[in-house]
Amino acid sequence: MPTSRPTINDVATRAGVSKSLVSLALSGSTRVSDVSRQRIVDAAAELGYRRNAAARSLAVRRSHTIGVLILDLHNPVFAEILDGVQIEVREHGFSTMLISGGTDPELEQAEIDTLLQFQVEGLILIAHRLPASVLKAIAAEVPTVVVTRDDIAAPTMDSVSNDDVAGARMAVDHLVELGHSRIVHLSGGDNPVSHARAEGYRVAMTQHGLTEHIRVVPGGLTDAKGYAAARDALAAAPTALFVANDVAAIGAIAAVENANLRIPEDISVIGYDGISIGGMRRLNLTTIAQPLADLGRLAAQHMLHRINDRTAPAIRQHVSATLVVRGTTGPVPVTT
Amino acid sequence: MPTSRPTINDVATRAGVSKSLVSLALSGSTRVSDVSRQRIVDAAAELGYRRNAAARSLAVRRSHTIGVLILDLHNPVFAEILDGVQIEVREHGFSTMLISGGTDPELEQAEIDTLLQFQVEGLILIAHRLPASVLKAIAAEVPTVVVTRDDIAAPTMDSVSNDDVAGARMAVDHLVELGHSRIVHLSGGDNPVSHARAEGYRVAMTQHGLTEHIRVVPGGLTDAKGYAAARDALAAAPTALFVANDVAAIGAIAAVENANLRIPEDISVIGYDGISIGGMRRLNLTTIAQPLADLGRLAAQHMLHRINDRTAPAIRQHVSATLVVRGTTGPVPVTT
DNA sequence: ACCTTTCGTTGGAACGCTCCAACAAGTATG
DNA sequence: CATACTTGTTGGAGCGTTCCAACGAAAGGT
Repeated sequence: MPTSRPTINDVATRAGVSKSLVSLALSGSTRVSDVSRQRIVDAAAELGYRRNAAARSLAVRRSHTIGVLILDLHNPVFAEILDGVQIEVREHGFSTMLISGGTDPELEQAEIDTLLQFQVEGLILIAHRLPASVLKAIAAEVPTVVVTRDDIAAPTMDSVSNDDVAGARMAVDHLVELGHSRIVHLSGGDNPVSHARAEGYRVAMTQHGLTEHIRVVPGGLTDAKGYAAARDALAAAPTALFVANDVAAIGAIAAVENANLRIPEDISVIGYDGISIGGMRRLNLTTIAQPLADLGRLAAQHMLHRINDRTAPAIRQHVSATLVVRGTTGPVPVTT
Repeated sequence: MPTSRPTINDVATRAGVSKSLVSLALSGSTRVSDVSRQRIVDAAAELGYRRNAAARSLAVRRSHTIGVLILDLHNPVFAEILDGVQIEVREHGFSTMLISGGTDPELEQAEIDTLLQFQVEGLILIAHRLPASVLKAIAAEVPTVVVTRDDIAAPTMDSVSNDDVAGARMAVDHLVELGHSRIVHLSGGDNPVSHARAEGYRVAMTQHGLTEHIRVVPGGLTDAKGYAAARDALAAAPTALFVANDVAAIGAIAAVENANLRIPEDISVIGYDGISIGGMRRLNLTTIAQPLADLGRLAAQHMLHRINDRTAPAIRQHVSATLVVRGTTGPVPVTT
């Protein structure tokens, strides 16, 4: 048994002062004489003393920790958002406790419970699959902010997301500007974000007088789903594909190339999200980029703000995505 | 102020029993009558009671939490390892506290300190940049296991990694089998893992009697570095490129294609790691795949084992990587 | 010279939990 | 019938902190 960790008392006796003074000194109070402070600091260093965060948080009833639930660590989108969260949170002296939901929603709730047992002061949900009722109950207990979704509202819950409808319209606008009209949308399946993007596609197509060309092919948010959906879509001989997200777009590109069509000469492909691998030269994917790290940073800011004022009005912030033109979109082919 | 959380005492009075009995019941002791148990469970549910993990861990002097430091969340390799860690750890009733090191090594140490303040019972380092002395000091304090590196040894520190030398040899063997001899290695820069892979390359080349063809081009572990290194490498007119990791390999492929060379007809490219995006159809990268999730799972297992027996002898486990042949390697071109 | 203020310091209570010793009320053992 | 266990329950101490009220000593004001 490695001699158990030194406590504040050990430091106190070693420095020849009371534990109260040690506590004071270590939390940087000014009302400690320089002599004592020095002796305490020395004693602490010699003993390898380290504050016990559990005891501390019990005493002050604050954990200075915020819990982060991340839907799926594999999807680069979420990792990049998390990055923003961590930077911001750290800057304000908070720590994060991270849990990645994993597969099933049941587990997701259990995970959140664990987080709450640790007395996290707030919860940042980077995407989630919770029923509205559960989410509201959670938000009532602890400051909560949801990233990438804004379909559920609660008085003490903030959200930060991009406007998927507007983003989808930007994608269509870009393609129309390049002369495309036979633009097919590969949807992302049955979730709020994908619905919004499909909706934006429809709106934009209509606005451009392309109602007759509206065509939504059911797909998904993965490479394989994008591949399959693109194969289906090719039957309609489109000149452009607007795919629900970048990962699926990468799959779609493979399908297009397998069909011996060139990108962007024969078919343009545009994705959504702006994940960093899309920028890798091999992929060079044109996309609607969300400011992912910003999303995370803003979420953290709202969180910290709400921690200080739990009755602050709910914020539902939208950040705007930007069109990033790279190599997978180009002018519509001249002949048909 | 939302009425502060109910405590065990609130549950006790509501159920009409003592707090001790509540504690007993909630931790599933058998020495509680069914009547009492039921009343306690009901009372807890009605009050929305949730154990305070800080108080609990203070009392039992165990946190049931293990700290995980992840070097870089953006690199998919690490995310996939983390996945394995989480699954295993969760299965044994532990939670994880995750911190991603970020940019500078100084910060890395501060982060670890935070983790230790939370009384984590162990530390899993998914790659790191700590000096040996610091690492050893940490390992002396708390069970530690390092993943993907095994260059530093300490009595109470385990490591799980793949044998990079052997893996690199597999890569070269594969290329030689396809008839290649002008095989250039794009190195991963100045870190232990990359050194080992370069070493494996040299050994294998020598064994195959290709000493004269040994050629190592300095590169790095990112897309851009891989791109640049490949461009440099092309001057030597190689027929195959063995790149230090998958991400750099993807960059290298772009450089090769930009030079109007076809893959794999003109040049074969093989990476290392086995990140899942390498399997995406568009990339279809041949690689030496590490069993990433296994790496994480094993690390967690060693960790849990060491927590129960802190004097267990240090384990330095090597897992074997496997060759995954996809579309970026092929037979050497017939003419020169 | 006295009273008040400031400064540096201290003991003890509290935070919410677990665990131990102890106990009353039965039940079995000799 | 006394003794010994068993079962279900309880109060209290203790985990390592912080924070508050209080204190002696030194300094300042009149």
